Amino acid sequence: MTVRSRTGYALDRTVKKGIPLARETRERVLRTARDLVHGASLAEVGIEEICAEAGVHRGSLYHFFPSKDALGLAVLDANWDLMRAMLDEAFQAAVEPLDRIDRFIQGFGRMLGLMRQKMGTTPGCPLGGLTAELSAQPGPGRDRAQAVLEEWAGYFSGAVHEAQVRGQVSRSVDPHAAALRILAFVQGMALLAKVYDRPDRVVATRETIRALIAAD
Amino acid sequence: MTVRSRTGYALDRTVKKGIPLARETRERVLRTARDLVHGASLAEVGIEEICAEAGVHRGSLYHFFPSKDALGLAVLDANWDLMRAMLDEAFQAAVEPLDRIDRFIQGFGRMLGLMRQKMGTTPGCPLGGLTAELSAQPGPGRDRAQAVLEEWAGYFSGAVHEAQVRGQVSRSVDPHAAALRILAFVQGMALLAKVYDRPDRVVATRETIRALIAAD
DNA sequence: CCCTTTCTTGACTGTCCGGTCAAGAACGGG
DNA sequence: CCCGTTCTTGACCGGACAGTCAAGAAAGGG
Repeated sequence: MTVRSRTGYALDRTVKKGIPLARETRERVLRTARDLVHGASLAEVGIEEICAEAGVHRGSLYHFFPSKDALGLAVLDANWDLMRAMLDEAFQAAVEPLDRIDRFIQGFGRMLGLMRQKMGTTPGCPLGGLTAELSAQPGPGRDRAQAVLEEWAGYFSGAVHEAQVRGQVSRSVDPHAAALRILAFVQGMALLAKVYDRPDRVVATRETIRALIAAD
Repeated sequence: MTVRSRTGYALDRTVKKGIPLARETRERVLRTARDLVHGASLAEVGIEEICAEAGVHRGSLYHFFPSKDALGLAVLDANWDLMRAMLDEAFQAAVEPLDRIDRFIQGFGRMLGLMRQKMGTTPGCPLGGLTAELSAQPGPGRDRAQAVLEEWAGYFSGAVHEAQVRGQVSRSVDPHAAALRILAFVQGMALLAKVYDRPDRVVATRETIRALIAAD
């Protein structure tokens, strides 16, 4: 893969570290930060560490992100983009509503397995750990964390509601409450997967999800 | 409450901060560290902060704990002691097996509510966050975290098994698997409670727990 | 009362942290 | 080709960090 640039020093860096073309710096920083934070936590990852790994100078990072907190929020959003992509792939209209949830959970488990191979250890949920960290005090971090979880739950509650319309789930079930049960279960399973270093622990069976929906 | 000591300087401290009697220092440090870590994370809490809050000097802390990592392990054990006390209170032989689980979850939710009052914000599960943090890499931290979760799950699986003996739960259910489902669900609910700052979110209904057990 | 063990004190080290800045290079519209 | 904007560079700051240490005080057994 060849990279073009008229920037002398940029080209030099390119040869050594790869692709710090002007407008890509922000994305490089964000992606690097996302990966490092996923493997540890925001508090454990230093600005300098991110810069070194991304092949970028401190000043450049602070040109795009006013503070570490702001970077943390951006990482949360980036992780949510990732998760939403997985959700969109699983939640296709052609698939039966409840099967969409199963498909997502399968995909989520596969992702953790891949991360384990890549990083040598099983990370937790990219959103779970970060939302917890950002929610330690009230403020924009917690607000954003709530919004993200709410959006995530929306995927589940939508599927449950659609299943009700199709007569596959009792009308007495509150779709949003059911969605929160599923979300909680997925988060908890991700935690166990991390602690036990066994990604297959995440893969909840169809039966468990069905039971969780019906349990009102 | 009066404190006695022949130590001049210790008495002075006592007046200002309370009770640094010789043999109690270790416990004071541990309790303070536990509280601070529960409100944030191990990485976010500094040694100096712990010392200041506990009214103890750095050297004293390092006399009892060889490193911050060792202190982290001690905090995990202290938190497990706390959780075990709650479990023991709920899991009394006189109570129906499945009701023990409900009792524990009620108690757990009450505790989060109290912590919210005390700290101004809802903390996560004292064990969940710490086990996740200590499990980021293989090593003694993760080993201990696994052992703790396994012991915790043992309470649940024991109750499920006893319920099977009494004919209240199908024999086809694997008690240990059911226990892990409950544990995951509790952890996930604690996470949601923290992010939403709503401790009542933890209180899973009897129905949910029953469904989780049967979902095999 | 003495003497060994246990604990406390407070100053110290070197490192790494998040964040700043001024100067200059690259970029891109006109 | 010029010029204002955008981005990069690398040195710099004050403070906080984990961890160390020697000297001395308290504790406790004999």
